[in-house]
Amino acid sequence: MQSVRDSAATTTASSHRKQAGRAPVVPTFSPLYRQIKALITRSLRDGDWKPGEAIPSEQMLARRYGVSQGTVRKAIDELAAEHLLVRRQGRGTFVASHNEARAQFRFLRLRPDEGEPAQPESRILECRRLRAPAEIARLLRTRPGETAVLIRRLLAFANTPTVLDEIWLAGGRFRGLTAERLSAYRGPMYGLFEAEFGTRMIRCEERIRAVAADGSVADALDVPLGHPLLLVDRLSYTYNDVAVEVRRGYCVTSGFHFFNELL
Amino acid sequence: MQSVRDSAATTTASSHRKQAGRAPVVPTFSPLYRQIKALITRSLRDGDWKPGEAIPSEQMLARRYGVSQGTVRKAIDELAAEHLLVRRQGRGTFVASHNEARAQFRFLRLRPDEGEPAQPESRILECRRLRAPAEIARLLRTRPGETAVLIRRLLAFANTPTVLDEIWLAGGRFRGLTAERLSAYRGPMYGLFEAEFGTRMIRCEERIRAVAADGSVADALDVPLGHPLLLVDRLSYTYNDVAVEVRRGYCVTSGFHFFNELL
DNA sequence: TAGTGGTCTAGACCACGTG
DNA sequence: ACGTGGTCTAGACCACTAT
Repeated sequence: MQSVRDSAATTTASSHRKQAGRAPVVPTFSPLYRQIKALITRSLRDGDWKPGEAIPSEQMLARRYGVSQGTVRKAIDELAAEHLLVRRQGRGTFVASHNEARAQFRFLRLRPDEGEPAQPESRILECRRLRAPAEIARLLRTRPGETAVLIRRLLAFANTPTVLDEIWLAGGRFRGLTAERLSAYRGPMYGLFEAEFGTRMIRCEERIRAVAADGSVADALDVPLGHPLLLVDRLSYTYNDVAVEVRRGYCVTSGFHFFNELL
Repeated sequence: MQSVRDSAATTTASSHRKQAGRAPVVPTFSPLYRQIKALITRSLRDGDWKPGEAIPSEQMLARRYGVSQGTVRKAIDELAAEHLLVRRQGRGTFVASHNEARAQFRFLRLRPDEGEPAQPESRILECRRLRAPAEIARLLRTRPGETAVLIRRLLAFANTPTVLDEIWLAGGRFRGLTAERLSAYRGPMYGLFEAEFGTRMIRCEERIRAVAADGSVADALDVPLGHPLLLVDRLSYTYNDVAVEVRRGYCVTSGFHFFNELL
């Protein structure tokens, strides 16, 4: 067992003890608990512990890393705040998963105006591999022409078509993804991605606009030409701020709205 | 000086020590640091410390409340996470304010597609007191017919009219608010509210839809009739989850977008 | 009863900002 | 040099869950 303090890593990601030399322009100081946090994050990214599973207890991690329980605790606190881990008193700390009730609506903000948030039915229209257009490649930070997965799907609430999505995924991470597997999966798409492709969506940026429905979109969503739609452009990231999904959604907001909370 | 532990409040908001009696259906257990948090929140609500000012140091608060510094620290941690307080290492802990660079864009999510987020110019079209319509009264949880303040204003980025807002405020909190004071104020409207009316906006819920511009809106925003607009319905709360503002905004999203981050 | 996370304390020392 | 928040430790005990 090798502690953080004694490890070679201490040289680069220095301990919290006094650091020699002049004050750097950009402070490189990294407290111990953040180094522990980075180690845990790496284990999560590498799949050492799978979504839904418990990670080792705080005491065990403290011994493993050679720090106090309080320090491990602070690292886990931050990871829990970022929804990478979920604490359950008396049971343990678990790797967060999109296949759980609590996570269902974190990335699905469209809700019916009346009644409870509901899970829409998904119909896969298309799923194929092809060369990423320049714009997609730029956002995914891959070389232009790199292969990507394109998914087109329709979401419906109670048989009302509501969202038309066009989704681009980084090709390397999703080999073997097909329309059949997407259609067969019970649960949210991000749940499939994390369970079967080892890629977990951590956070998204969304840019929202209002647009008029053009021919093909109006057709798919069963609204008149020119009908106002919400255009939601999403960029999703996994561990280490790596962009892996570009998504464009057209949403009907008659009877539905996009819910957002500013905290 | 009276400590939390000895105070009468301990009877109701019990300490963390063993609580007698059977396990209640809804656990009423409230840890010490949350009681401290509630005390600090009350001081904030009551204006004991004003926005922008420093609150007493952790050591002083610990002595005042008769607990350890670590417990005060944990209370402040949560308040800082909720943006009620701002910590500044080496200087102290400060009451958050909307009149600060860091807070400028937390409640203003509309951004230019290109370039940095910018502060729009505001033109007040109207500001008057009148009886709240039933729907507004319901949302503000006041009696129907209670007086409210109605503000209508236009936001423009670089002389491009972009947002038309209709804002309803709980009447009792904003006596003496006029179009003149709104126009004269340098800085965001929420900054005026907190500085001159003692009401600080803490969090908002927003419901977003796409709609077609009708006559009057199209006119004010200088867009064609039927132009797609973002309709943003906002409900804002101050301390203790009290709703104090209902706002409806129509946003032009040509050259602009609504930015949202899912964390 | 045992094990986990949750709370609280007391003390030492570090990093940062200001005199 | 001083005061502030920030980090780290060690230990005690509480609340919750499973067995």
